[in-house]
Amino acid sequence: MPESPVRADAKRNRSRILAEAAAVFAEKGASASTEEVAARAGVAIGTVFRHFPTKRDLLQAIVKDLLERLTEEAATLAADGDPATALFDYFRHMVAQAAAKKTVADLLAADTGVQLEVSGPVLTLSAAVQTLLSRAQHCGAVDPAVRLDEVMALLTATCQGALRSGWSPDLQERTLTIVFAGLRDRSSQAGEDVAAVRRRSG
Amino acid sequence: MPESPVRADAKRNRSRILAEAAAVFAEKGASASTEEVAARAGVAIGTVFRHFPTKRDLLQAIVKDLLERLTEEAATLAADGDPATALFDYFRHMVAQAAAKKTVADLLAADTGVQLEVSGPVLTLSAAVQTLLSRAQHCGAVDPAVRLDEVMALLTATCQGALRSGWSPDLQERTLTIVFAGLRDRSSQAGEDVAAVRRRSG
Amino acid sequence: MPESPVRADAKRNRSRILAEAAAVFAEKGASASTEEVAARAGVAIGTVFRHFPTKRDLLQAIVKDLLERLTEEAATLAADGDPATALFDYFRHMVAQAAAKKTVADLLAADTGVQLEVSGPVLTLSAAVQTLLSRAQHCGAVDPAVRLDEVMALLTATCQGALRSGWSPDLQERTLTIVFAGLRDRSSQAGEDVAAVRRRSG
Amino acid sequence: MPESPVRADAKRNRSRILAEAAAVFAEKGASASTEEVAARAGVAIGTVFRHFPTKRDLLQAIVKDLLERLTEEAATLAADGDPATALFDYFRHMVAQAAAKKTVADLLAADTGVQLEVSGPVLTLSAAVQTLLSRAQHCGAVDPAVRLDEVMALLTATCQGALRSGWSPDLQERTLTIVFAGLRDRSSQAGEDVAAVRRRSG
DNA sequence: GATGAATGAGTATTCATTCAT
DNA sequence: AATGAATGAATACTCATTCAT
Repeated sequence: MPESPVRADAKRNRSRILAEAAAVFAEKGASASTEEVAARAGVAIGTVFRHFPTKRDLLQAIVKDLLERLTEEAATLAADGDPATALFDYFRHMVAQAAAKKTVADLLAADTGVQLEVSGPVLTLSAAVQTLLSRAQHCGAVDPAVRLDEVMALLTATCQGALRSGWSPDLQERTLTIVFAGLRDRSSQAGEDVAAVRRRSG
Repeated sequence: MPESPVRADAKRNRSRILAEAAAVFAEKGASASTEEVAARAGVAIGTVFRHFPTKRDLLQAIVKDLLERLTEEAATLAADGDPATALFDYFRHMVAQAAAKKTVADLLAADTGVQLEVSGPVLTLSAAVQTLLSRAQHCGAVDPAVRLDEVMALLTATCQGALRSGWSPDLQERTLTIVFAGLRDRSSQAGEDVAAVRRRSG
Repeated sequence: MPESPVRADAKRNRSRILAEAAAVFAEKGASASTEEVAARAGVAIGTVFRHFPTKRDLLQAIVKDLLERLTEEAATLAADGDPATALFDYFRHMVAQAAAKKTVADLLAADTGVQLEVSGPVLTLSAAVQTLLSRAQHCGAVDPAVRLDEVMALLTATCQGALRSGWSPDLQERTLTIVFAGLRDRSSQAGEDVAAVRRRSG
Repeated sequence: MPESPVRADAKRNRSRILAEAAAVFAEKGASASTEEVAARAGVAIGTVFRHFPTKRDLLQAIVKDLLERLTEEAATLAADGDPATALFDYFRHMVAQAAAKKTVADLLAADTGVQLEVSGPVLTLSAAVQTLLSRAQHCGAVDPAVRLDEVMALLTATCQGALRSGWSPDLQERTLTIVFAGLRDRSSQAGEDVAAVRRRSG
């Protein structure tokens, strides 16, 4: 006897629920009802709660999923892409995705009302971005003084901005162009500024 | 005939409610209960609804208030500040404020679930920022190709980022430094990039 | 000094409130809000409650007023009208009025949710109708066996029917024609029926 | 496969709720609270709303139920009864029922404040009464000029009168006797009156 | 494991009534 | 006497969660 056949069903249900939940919460925000998720996944409400004992668990699973996907994309770019542009491509790609799909990128910043525990997956994502950053700096495409947390901060801020305020593709590009310019030449004109900052923030 | 004394009481209540509501919604999100607002303002629930017949009205009033305050600050800086740094100061000030007070800056991007009507106040704010921008460009402190909507986009994105992800003062500064650099010298090193953008977005 | 001038104001307010209340309750039913009555009467809510300490009091006053008016109309008809038709005219008039004005005739049957005390005025009205009835019976226009309570029952039932179901003028007439025929010749064809009734209801 | 057993439970609850709701609304009017219905049906408030998502739905279901029962009774009489008296029996039966049970006959005239959609069931009831009427006219027990809408008008008016004003059995009979006489001999003594009516209402 | 009915605390909103001005 | 702001109980409806089938 192979693995119990029931389990196959359950697994299918689980991912169906996850997928529909992502869609529902993306459309209506985290306050959408679990009942609607169940309906759209074609299962009864009890089934949702069997798989995710709490709404919080469901949200957390979605976010974890999303982060994993984003991490994979970063890894792929790190493997195949031109080091000089991969970081910028990644930025652009994510922002476009956020704006277009109104995905759960939302949840990344956890204004859920619920506190989600996703530090693990976030760390992995950061590591992937770190790779992109380092290589870009090696090429001279990004100022060597730039640190990972600034990049992550700008990344999430622009994604959310694009998502929430519905930036047009044109606006996305113009905004990112400014950010990219900043990442490149922080050292030159912005030099004295950096010095000032160091003094202030000790 | 002076204004009716009854109104004095009512006015005091109204602002008390507004203030506490801003605090409550900032802490717990827009889905916090109106009852809690009432409790914290020390009035009965009916009083809240007498002043703001709908929760939506309350949220809208808060946002309108906030935007007005922000607009005033921009105007003040435009009047008194050094044109070369006023825009940057404003940015820095707002981001710091958002991060510190965890205010309702949140609501600016309206992930309220409710649709708020605030186009008027938003326009006024934009106008105020436009002034700061133009003057900075006259001084050569900001690239003349930069447009208002990019600035507003970066402003809200960084405010929200700071708010939601709780950027430390240090991180705030480092992130803004990148943005400021981008605003300044988009034309120089970033030259070819800009050209590319123009091609893409027509 | 004549009567205090304040009192004149108060009296005017009282009748204004009474009139608007009748209109409001007629339109929206007895569950309309007292606040609306106040607004339409152009006074503050407190003033309404000063004159009628309870909503029930207000409703009661309206009904009393209405009954008095109806009584007057009956009395007038008794004085001026043709005894043979006055009762029928009264019926017709009241039904038409109820259907047209969607007045507070409603309240006559007290489905107010509140219990109104109006036995006094109702007795007076009954006395007035009794006069019409007796005279019609003297003329031979109404069967002598008909009693007052049957007439009142039919009167209120038809008024309410017309009011609630919105009888057209045509339907009003056809329905009343049947009732009038019944009032006239209960004795003839309906004879054996009456006998049966007497046996049953002892 | 028999029907799911879960459904049995649910069905029992549904009718329990319906029955208690009818009782509650009959006693206290349509503005009685849904909570009380739930309490009296021995279920939690959520259960009531699961079965009837809106108070309006609940009221509508009650009325539909009632109309169906009334229609059945008319059909039974049409099948078994003496054509000459069946219509009168039906009248008498309904009025007695309304007065005794203080049922929701009330709702028939929809002074609910809410607008109920019951045109379907009402049409079916009318059809059933039409049968009784036609047969009575064939027998000569009812004047051939009488139309269905007059009969329905008198039927509902008397039911409501009996219900609201609490007619005693004796008063019910005496009132109905008048109505029945009117239905029978509109043509004879009432002749000139009918002519007048025809002239007026075209 | 899946189903979906039941639960009941929670939420926005209304309205008669009171009371400070 | 009038005003209108404040009160707070009441009400329809929602939704996460439990549990019998």
